[in-house]
Amino acid sequence: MVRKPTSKEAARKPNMREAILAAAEELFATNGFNAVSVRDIALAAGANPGSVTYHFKTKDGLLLEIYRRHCGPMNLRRSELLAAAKRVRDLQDRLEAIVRAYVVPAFTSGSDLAGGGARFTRLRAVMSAEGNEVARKIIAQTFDDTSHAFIDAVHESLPHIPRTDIVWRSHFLLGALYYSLVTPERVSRLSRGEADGSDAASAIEQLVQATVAAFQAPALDQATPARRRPLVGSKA
Amino acid sequence: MVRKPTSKEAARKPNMREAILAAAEELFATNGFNAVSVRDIALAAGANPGSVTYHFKTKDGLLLEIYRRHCGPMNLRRSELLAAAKRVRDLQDRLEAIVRAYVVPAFTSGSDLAGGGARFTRLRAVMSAEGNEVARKIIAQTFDDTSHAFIDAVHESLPHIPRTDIVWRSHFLLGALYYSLVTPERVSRLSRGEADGSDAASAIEQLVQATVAAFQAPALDQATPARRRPLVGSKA
DNA sequence: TGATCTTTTGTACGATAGTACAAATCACAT
DNA sequence: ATGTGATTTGTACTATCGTACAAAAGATCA
Repeated sequence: MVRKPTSKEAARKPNMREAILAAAEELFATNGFNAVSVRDIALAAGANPGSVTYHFKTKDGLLLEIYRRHCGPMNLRRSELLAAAKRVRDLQDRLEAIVRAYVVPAFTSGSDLAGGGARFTRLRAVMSAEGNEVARKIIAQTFDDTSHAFIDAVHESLPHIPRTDIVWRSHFLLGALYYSLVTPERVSRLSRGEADGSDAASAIEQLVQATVAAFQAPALDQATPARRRPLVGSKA
Repeated sequence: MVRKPTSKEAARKPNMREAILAAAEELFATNGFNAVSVRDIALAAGANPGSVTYHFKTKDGLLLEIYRRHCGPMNLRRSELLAAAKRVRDLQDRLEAIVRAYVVPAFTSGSDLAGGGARFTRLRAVMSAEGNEVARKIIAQTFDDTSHAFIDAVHESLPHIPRTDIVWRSHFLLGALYYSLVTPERVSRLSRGEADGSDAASAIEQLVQATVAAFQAPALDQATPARRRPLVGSKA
């Protein structure tokens, strides 16, 4: 006989709890929090609605557990990659490695399942757009450390750029990242089939390339003030 | 007595219909479509729930009317600005003007109300994240023309960059734009108060500057292949 | 003023939401 | 085999959802 964990901890069956988590993750990430009912989740997981209440108490509790599940591994991965990136000698290479350390885990890592990282990141994007309260709290207290570490690392690679500009550009990076996961089909459509928006490898390469260039742009304050133009320019 | 428009066309009272539209726009843009009830909207507009049904028939109809109201003016504005931008001689200036023609109307224009453009753009961001069906249809058939015109204009300014790359980078631009409107407070927080994420002028300047640089990045195919590294790089 | 059309109000209905809880079922140690 | 605790099921409760509709109120013009 094999020893199982104490008895609590994890179920012995095809793991209903995990199935519910996976179904909820998928549905929330695709349709948003409020559009998905507990019954929808139970149906998709092959479970009974009451089972969701049993394992997670409330719908918010279910969302909370999804975050708990993913945040740790993803931030750990980012820390490792960031530490490795900081050791890169060449400055241009280092900046690229830093950006990659931020982007790659969002697309690939997570926990175990294939595409788990991308799915969770998409979930975060949707929750952020919906202004979900539960998500907002966790994100601010879980991801801000990572974001600051990332911003600091970029700033060290580009000391002549004001921190403010780097914050803005990091923000743009996250927005672009989110949007790529939320509407990949738009890329396919606009490129008339020449690009596949849901191909993670392409998205990563394109995003890294574009972001490195954006970071390297001249600082705003000193940006060729002779070139400055009025907000609109036409008419009047 | 004053002559009023024929009798149909517009109401004579403090305009309940407009109040409902404005309230719905605000609430949808902040909380998402499904989180907001018709009763919430009516309450915020100082109207009766039945009045919403009377003017817009259904909740979807209300959303549809919000889009109808804004799409025309915003795309018209973009066309005007884009046409003006294409006439700019200097190549660097032209690219910047093109990007500005895309960004500025999203932040400022719209119809009449102050912040109307930003609010509507935020609404689009949230609807896109929620995968809203009504919104998806309208967006694809209303904004794709504008997007193609924009992509073509950028491509003309940067003929050596493959169209695919430009599509990706335009996509990143829209994502960054959306995210800046959805979570402006994150910029303030991460910059420790040094920047104001909800200041439209700053957001525009930062976004234009970063995006122009991203567009000008070397094409992906020919991007210093000696530099290419494995997806992850550390460990192993 | 009274007739007619538009708009607003009040209320109600069926559907579905989240959650609670008792009963049934299951897995395992003894 | 049986008892025990963990899980699953089935069902029910209340709240709120979107929408419909009749009645009231307001406006317009003969």
